[in-house]
Amino acid sequence: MDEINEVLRKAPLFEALDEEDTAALRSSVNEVRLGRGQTLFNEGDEGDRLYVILSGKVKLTRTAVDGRENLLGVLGPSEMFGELSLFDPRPRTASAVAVTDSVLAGLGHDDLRPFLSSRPQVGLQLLKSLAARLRRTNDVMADLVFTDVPGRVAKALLELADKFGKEGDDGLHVHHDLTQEELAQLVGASRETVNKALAEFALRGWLRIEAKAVVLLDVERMRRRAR
Amino acid sequence: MDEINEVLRKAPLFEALDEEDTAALRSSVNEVRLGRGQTLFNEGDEGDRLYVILSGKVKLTRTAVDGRENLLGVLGPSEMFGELSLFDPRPRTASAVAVTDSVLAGLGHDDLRPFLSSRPQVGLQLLKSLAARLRRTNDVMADLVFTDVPGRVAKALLELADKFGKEGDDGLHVHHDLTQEELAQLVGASRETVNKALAEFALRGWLRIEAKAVVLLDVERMRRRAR
DNA sequence: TCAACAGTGTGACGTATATCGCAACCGAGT
DNA sequence: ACTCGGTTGCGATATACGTCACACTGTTGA
Repeated sequence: MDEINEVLRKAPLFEALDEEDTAALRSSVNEVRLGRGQTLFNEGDEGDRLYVILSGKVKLTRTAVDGRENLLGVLGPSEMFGELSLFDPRPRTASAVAVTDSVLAGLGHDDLRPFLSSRPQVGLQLLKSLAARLRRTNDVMADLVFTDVPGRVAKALLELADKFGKEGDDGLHVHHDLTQEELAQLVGASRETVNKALAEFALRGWLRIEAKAVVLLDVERMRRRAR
Repeated sequence: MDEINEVLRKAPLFEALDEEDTAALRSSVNEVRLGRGQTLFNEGDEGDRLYVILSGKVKLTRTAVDGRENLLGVLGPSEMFGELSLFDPRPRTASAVAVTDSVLAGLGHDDLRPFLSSRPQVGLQLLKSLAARLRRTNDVMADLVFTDVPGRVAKALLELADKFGKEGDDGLHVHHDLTQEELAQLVGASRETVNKALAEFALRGWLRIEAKAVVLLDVERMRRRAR
């Protein structure tokens, strides 16, 4: 239980809250458990709940009319998603699917309202996080236009490393839990080209490929390749 | 003067304000006049001011290391920009350049703070508008991955039509004031391909090309081509 | 133990689009 | 009236990447 408080407090959204507030929040939160591959909500669903990841990983995906998919991102513990429907009440524009077994805290507009009025920091924090997200999304967009697929793959891996990387004595282990297909959807390319890019990196000794993970061996060169 | 109040009040950000508030706002606002091609701020500049366009058009651009550019968007009267630095105090991540002679209202964090605390609606409106922007940006990103250049051009024209279009008896006049080069940067393609796409549309009789404008003759077909 | 299947690795081929090159046009000065 | 920089139009060529095809591996589970 305490760990849940811990993770919740680490979430940027709630870092302004004190002990007492967090306790109040806990009571209005509902916990959701998802198994790997299970979907929390689908594009087009109604829903105004915001979720904070307590443990596990969740991917946000969009599906084109012809069925092709596109990953908006992969989120880990203490990250949140679903806020958009909270302030702009429309159907969800992305689906949320667990990439690993996950536990989430969900809370609705009504649960959040008291905090928004009594703790202005919460609102500001929300604005700040949306602003940061918007910046990041604009970056990714620029990459789609200017950077080739290997470059985007490198960038994506480095970002995943920031989030999920664990330093080991043989390199930086990034257990992203994504298939190459998903990785491809994340960078907006075909599975095959991503595979070839990875193979090329491995050949050069910049990384080692493992099942749903990579070990970065030469972060510096990856970084240079990325831009 | 009254028209300025008018435009300000039309801005989503301030639509919750009454007569009195708007007057108060007016006093803390500073007016900026820009000539065509003049830049308001550059990527990397410090600055925490938000701008509302009173008249004219402004483009937001990003420049890659090699000098290539990318338009994030073109904004018209009553639209705002620059809010990101307001809540996430970092250097600007885009440059703002006037596409036509323009008049802007600028206000800083300090000018806005009183409204944020006394009128919770303003904060919510801001959240809502950021949420909407984020959605839109995600849409554009998906298009970059899934839609070919002619499709993206069609989409961009339809969007510009929504913003700047004027119904005439010979079609829907969209005076976007962009060169084909800028249009290309907006859709993330080369000037030449955009030119060819436009020529193709014109050949089919879907539109007529004019100087820094197009006249949409068959919106329905354009819409179909866009998706 | 084997079948079935999801995921991975890699080559051959086609194509959309960038890049290059140049000609025509147009509006704004001088 | 005439240049001249900024546009536009459009063909020729190069290439990165998607698509297709198939073989290989590992894992699950009957």
